[in-house]
Amino acid sequence: MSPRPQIDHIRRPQLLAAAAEVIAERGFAATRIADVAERAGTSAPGVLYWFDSRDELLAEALSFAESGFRERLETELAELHDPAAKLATLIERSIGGDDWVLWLELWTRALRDPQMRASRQALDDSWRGQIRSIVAEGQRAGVFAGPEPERAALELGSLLDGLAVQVTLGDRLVSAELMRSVCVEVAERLLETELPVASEAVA
Amino acid sequence: MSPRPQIDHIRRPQLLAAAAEVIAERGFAATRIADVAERAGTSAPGVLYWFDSRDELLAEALSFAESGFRERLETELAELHDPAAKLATLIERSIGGDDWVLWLELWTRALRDPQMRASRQALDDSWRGQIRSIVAEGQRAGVFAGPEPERAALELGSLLDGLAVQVTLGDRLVSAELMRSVCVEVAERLLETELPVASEAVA
Amino acid sequence: MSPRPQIDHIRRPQLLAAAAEVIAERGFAATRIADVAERAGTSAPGVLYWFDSRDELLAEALSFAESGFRERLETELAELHDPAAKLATLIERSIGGDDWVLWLELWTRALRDPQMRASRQALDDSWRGQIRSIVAEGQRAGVFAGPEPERAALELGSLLDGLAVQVTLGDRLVSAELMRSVCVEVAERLLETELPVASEAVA
Amino acid sequence: MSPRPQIDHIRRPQLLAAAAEVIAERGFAATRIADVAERAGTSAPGVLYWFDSRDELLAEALSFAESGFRERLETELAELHDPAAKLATLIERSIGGDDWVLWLELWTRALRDPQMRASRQALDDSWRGQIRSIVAEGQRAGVFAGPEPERAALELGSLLDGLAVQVTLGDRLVSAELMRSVCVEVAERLLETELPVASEAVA
DNA sequence: TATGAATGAGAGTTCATTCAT
DNA sequence: GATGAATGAACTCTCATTCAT
Repeated sequence: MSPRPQIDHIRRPQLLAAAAEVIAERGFAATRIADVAERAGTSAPGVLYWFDSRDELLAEALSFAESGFRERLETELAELHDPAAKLATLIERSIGGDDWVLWLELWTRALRDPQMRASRQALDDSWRGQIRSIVAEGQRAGVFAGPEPERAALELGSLLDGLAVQVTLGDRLVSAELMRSVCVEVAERLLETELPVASEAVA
Repeated sequence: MSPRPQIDHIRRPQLLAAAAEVIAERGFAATRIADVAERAGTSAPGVLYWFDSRDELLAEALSFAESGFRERLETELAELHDPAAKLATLIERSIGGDDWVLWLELWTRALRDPQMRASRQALDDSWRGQIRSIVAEGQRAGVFAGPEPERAALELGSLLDGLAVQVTLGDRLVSAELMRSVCVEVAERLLETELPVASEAVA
Repeated sequence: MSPRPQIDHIRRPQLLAAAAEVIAERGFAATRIADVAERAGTSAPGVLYWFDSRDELLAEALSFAESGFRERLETELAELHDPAAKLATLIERSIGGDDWVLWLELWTRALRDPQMRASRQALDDSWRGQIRSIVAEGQRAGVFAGPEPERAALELGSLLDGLAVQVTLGDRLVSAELMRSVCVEVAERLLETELPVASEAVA
Repeated sequence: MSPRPQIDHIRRPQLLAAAAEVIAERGFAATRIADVAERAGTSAPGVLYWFDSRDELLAEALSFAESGFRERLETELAELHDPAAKLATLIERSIGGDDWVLWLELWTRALRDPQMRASRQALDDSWRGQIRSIVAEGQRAGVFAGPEPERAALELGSLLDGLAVQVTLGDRLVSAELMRSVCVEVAERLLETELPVASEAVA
């Protein structure tokens, strides 16, 4: 399809990053190829040289940005060895940020676009997988109790999603602070543990 | 502003309902005035006679549909007198359906449109308010325990949001069944109570 | 054609006056029936009840307003008995004002609309006729000399037109003062007479 | 502002010329982008690629056409060395033609559009400037007498304007012939000179 | 690889006009 | 006599996409 077989060429990621920025600013629907081109320092046809269509570009940009977020989180968690610290970090990283804006856009697209639906499934699997791994690791280590990891991941992940949406949308009553304290408390209750204050993990 | 001062005229709600249907099907961004007009059996200018612009129409349609959902739920809850039954019904009504599709569209719009942001805040206030009232009523009646109602409403509401999104998006691993059982279990644990099976309340 | 045979009904002149006002403000091309209706305190169909179409309304409005101007000038001149005073007054009344705005609009319409072309011809005939009468009267009375009245009217009328356009358009170098002095001087030279200062004739 | 910085590109003047033609035929208000596009052998978006909006296109077209007229006249006058011949030519060139149609359209636009108002001022300055130069040159050469050049230019220019409007509008009583003879006579009287018959200067 | 130029499809919106009341 | 409602026709403008270079 694409006229460029060298899929790893360095230009595509640059354009995807530019596209993700613009989507975060203007929203998926309002993002024009020309906006992305300008951000990337080229022209609209210069973008379509690398992507067959606007939809392909924007869809890939959303997946690209979210994968990036998941990978950076994975890397950060891999450097920690205490399950409780990992969980606290994961909660911390789930609060606010452009990533949630893109995540909302992706959800809305996934309602009707099968390809985005698949992307979302994969990314959400990885999201719950990260939580599940931490829970399982903590339970194996004996520092966490609670239900089986899969179930705990579903509860915690959904709670994080629900709260993050409200924080991202600037809900008058749901501050980042409040979100953090609710998540920490629910996790502690659910896993019968105590989480460290995540302050040192904050960038 | 709008050339139609008679806000109670019957035509506006009809058009709003038509618009909400089309938005649920095609999505906000892809909904054209002509689609709404066709659905309502009129022409595009026939719609713009009642609304100043596409944006006004669609924004009001989202609020209209969500308000309708909240009101119908309120009515249904008002007919029940057992707090536990009310909570079970509220959970049941939060599972799937077109309303969540519209809710997602509204979130995405609220990211950038201040008017939609205000709508969302109001609707979310009402959403958490409904949960809070039930919790408070149960606690006064001595059938619920747990944290203060505001906090309980935040936890339960956010969990419902997070799970509903996944059900609405057709997540492979989160069925309506699973969502119901998770919510019931979390509510029971949180409020130290037992909820009835809501089967008889299901439409 | 028109459904209203009673052409003298009082409503038509009211609407014509309203239309002339709006045309002077917004210009012919930008004048909508709804504007005229609003100005006249009725609705667009309420206007079309009296006029078959927008074009008929606006065309008649231009003629109506200009005829009114000519008639008021005629009346005012009839009250004077000195040809020199009459000429000074005519010059004074030709400086600036909304009437010239409408006159410009009428010219532009007359370029392509045969009906407006005829209106303009009639109005311009009356315009030159007024000047010609004054000149003839003065020559008969022996206070004016110069060429035959028709020729003098053409020269003076054209000069007035040309200068009035510039005053109406706000030319940086052609003030009302300058226009007056040029016209008075040219008339005096042409008719070998002296004109009174027209200050007492100014409203 | 305009997406086309290369102001010297050949396409803009082509489109402006096409627009001027159409305006002269149909009038400013009735000139649609599609008309101009058709005349220029392209599509409406093909026109809007070079101009940001219909208004920009048409406004520039009017200025463009008038500047062209002024420049061609300037060139023609520069080739003559006798002030009397220059003046006769200027009068001859002021009689009738599409340029006056555009001039009328420009006046009407200038009533409300500040940008057009500025254009008109500049063009009228240049118009009076041309007359003034000729008068001054003739006076320096001792072949013209009369008032100071600025004043003479105002009188002659305004008379030319006023008469040209009537010729352009096809006044029953003001033929091109008559206009020519009146202008020549007034000029001769004003400047105490004799103008050559301009027949050899006519194209 | 990339761009300037161009276009076709389609969107929202305006407005004179009609019609039932 | 007049209006609320509605509509059809038309127009400007946007934008993804194509193509020659």
